[in-house]
Amino acid sequence: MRYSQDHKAQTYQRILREASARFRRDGIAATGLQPLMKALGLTHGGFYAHFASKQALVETVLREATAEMDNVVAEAAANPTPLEALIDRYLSEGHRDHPERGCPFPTLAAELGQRGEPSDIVDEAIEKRLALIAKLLPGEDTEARATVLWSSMVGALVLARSVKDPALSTRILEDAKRSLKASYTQA
Amino acid sequence: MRYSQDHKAQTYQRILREASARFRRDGIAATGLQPLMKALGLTHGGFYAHFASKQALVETVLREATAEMDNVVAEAAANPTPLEALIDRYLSEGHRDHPERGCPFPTLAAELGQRGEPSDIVDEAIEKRLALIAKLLPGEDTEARATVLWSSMVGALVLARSVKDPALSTRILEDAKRSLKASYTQA
DNA sequence: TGTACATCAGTGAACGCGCGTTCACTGATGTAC
DNA sequence: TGTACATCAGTGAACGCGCGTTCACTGATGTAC
Repeated sequence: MRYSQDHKAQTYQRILREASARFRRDGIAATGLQPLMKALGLTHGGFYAHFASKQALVETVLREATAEMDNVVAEAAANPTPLEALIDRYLSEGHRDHPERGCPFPTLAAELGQRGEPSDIVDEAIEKRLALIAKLLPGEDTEARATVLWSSMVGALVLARSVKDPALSTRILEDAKRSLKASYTQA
Repeated sequence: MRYSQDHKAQTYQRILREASARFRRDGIAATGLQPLMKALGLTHGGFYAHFASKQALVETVLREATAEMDNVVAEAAANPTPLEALIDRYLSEGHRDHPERGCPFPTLAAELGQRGEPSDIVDEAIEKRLALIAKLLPGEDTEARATVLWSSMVGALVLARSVKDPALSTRILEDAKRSLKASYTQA
């Protein structure tokens, strides 16, 4: 049946949001289009009225999710102590416990590397992220220091999420927070 | 047909080695038992003479691969400058380009976190690894500093592997190496 | 030492299942007159 | 304003495929006598 005016655009956005959450929570390969559409109250065939393929969805999600996270970094920049704000947020228990709303790299980087993603989205997103963080850093050599700061946060989050014991997990986050703040917030 | 004396033990080891390489290179979900057995010149049905299930294989591989890597850390300890040796090796282009022979965490941690691995293997392996690295560190607070050092290396390797541009990838590794050596090798 | 039999690693067809994708279809809405 | 028709988002069965797992089987080796 035909639907009213902006119905299609709304459905498109709903698919995008749900897929974005599921990819980040469960991984790309583990996210089926059938369960995804069912969760939205739709049937799977209708998916192809919105995206050409699962791969097209992946690329759109990646672009959206990385842009979202760039906004988060930009928000931190508005803070009086931007680096503290960024580190606290990235390594928070909230971020650890809600990958579906968080940075796509700790969850998806390994999988994207393994599939040999054909597009350049990942490179562009990483370069942009590094440039944004570099701007927050005082002193010299900001690009290199941004690289180390961010990869440290990614690694700590990956490990904190892979561990079952909540105490160990929190310890990883707290150690990383303390150390990174000490290294990066004083020029 | 029945095979000679230690034939079964050899086949078991061949399956284990091949699976260990494939899990680390392609991920667990992306590794099929059928192609795995075929690569060894065997048929898939025979798999169950050696392992009760794919999950049992996963757990065995995880235990083996983490033990292997603990040996690598122990080797580094024998070096006159153990921390430099460890950092150089972990963040080498060889390690980046050969995940199948490398540390299982950068490749598998995210996927293991997503599946909610029922066993405690990951926790144990991470705790052991942190303890080994802590021993290499001079000064105080070695456990916390080991945590940050190792998670930084894991994150840098994950990002370096997910990036297509070789120059950017190498830059991530080199920046991390330089910074981590400066922070951790002088007490 | 020679023969009969038991063992069991490995074979390969088959199982049900969920995957991504295709496709003929439906039917409420928007448009044309 | 009322009627006839075109549109097209969404339906749901079907496609081929590879997955993990099962199972009746084969046949060279090891063991018993």
